[in-house]
Amino acid sequence: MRASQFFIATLKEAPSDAEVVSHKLMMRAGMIKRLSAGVYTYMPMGLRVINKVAAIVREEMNRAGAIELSMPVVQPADLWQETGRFEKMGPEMLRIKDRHDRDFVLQPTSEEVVTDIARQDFKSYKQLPKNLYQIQTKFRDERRPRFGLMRGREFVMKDAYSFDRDPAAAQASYQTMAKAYRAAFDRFGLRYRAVAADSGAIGGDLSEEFQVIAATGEDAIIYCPTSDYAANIEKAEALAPQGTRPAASQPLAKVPTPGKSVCADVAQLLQVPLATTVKSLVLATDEVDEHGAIVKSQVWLLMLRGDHDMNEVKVGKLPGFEKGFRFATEAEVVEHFGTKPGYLGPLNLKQPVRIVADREVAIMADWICGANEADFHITGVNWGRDLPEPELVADLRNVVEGDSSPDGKGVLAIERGIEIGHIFYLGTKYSKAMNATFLDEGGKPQFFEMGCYGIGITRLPAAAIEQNHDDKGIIWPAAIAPFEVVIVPMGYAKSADVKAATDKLYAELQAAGVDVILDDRDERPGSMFADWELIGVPHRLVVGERGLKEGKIEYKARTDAEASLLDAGAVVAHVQGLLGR
RNA sequence: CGGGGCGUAGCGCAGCCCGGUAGCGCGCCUGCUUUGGGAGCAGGAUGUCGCAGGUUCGAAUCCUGCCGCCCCGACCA
Repeated sequence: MRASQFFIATLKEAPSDAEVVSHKLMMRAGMIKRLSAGVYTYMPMGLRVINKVAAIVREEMNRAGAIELSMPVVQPADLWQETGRFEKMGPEMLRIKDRHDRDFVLQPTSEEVVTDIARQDFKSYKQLPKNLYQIQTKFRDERRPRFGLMRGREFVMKDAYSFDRDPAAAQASYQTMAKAYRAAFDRFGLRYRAVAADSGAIGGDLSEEFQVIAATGEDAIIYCPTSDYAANIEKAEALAPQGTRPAASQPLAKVPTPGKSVCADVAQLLQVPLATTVKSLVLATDEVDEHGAIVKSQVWLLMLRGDHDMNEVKVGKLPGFEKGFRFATEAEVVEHFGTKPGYLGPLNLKQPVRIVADREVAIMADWICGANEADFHITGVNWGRDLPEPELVADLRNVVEGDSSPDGKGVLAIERGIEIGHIFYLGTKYSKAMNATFLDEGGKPQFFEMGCYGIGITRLPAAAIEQNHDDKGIIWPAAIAPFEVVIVPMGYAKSADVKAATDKLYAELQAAGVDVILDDRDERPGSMFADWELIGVPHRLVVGERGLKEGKIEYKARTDAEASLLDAGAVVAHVQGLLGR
């Protein structure tokens, strides 16, 4: 490719609406162009990257035995009504009507359509297992699209769906995908981690996320440096604390804590460790009738140590919380506690609430909590003596750095990640809803055991940039760079020697199968260098009269501080070596 | 959806309070000079000032409504 015939649209300044580094750099490098909130044109330079990501994913999916197809972006509503998701998906699913006023949706995912295919075409157990995938445009009308390709409304996803005859076979299909994902992610050239994830209603451990490590990631990843344990913070279990509750040693005392409503302030004021305080979170669960109207509400008090945070996923699994929960309203808080939030505690309640204690809190003695009176806390609180034992003791909190690893092989560390892939075992959720069956050996219909597997194709380049950039621009891993090598001639139009050497090198690299771009724009050197560093091409060759006199061509990796000189005749072999060919 | 902010040239911004010829930098075009780290000089092109209505002799500027976009919180590839 010659730069003069390509589309290079770099900017010195990033548009002001770009906030994160990947968004800014993709805009500046001319890789994407915003059309509407969360909707982007993939410009030629950006599309090359996306296509390389897709090609790697496609190869690894094919290698793993998955079969590519392409399902419609516009899908009829009736299929979505079969699974109830036409209602359940809510406003995140974009709905449209055709000229006959019939409902359609823009696919946010494709379980319904693929299950419809399976029930029509996979009639016998002999046809199983099957894994169907597509690399397709998705649309999700996010509440808040942001960060460019990181959270777009329109994006490209590889979505695969496996169909098996029984759970054991489905788990084998899942493991095949787990392996294929590792193979693909290894090829991207990014630092990533496969972490255990919350698997929702299905249960079990068959859900993993593939997280690209980046300080700006939206997810917290828990891992154990001395073992292979890794999990999303939503999922990571806080082990039951060792030891038993010490005996009470302090009397109950009400202490003034004016203006100190958060645990950290109270601990500081009273000169005690934060871990001796207990925070009270007031939640509510609602019983609703068939019209969705609230019939009855239950108020709960969740108690966590002052230095711990509530884990909403764990709380959502508590008995009584499965159907959803919310923070209590201020009116509910006042009704039950007699005061507004800030100084709440389990003592001197106005109305009974149901108390759930975190496992850490349950073994504490002589702790501090709010007095249910503004500007006062109570110290020396003890279970059993001052209040009844909690109704329920459970793991309610996020793990923190230094906690023991659930596998018992060390202590946990935390880093941040960007979720690029997610695989999980679905069971018969969709096959049952859509009555999708095949005939087993006995001629009896059985529901398909399903799994689904996603990779955010257009999110991946953004994650790659978040992880790999410097003050000059993007640093692509070679596998997904828009071009592997750029040739930058000095005075291409002026010097016959430079032009001849450059054209020869360009032809040789092309013949060697290298994805090379020749910058024949004849710009000034500084702006060419700046452009390619911004765009992030991993290898740069500079051809100039200066070097040619010595028979040399200059090489610089994007990550090198200084350029080095190569013998002109050895350049192609050198580049092939760098690219591992 | 709740809270905050912004819409003026392709991009970054000033002008708005206090109404009176629409500006600056980058980019773009032409010419000359330059040519190993975002060149210099000279000349030039580009605007429904987000949209609609109102006030006024006169609106980018004041008023009303609408639209779009971004940021912060609950979700997800």
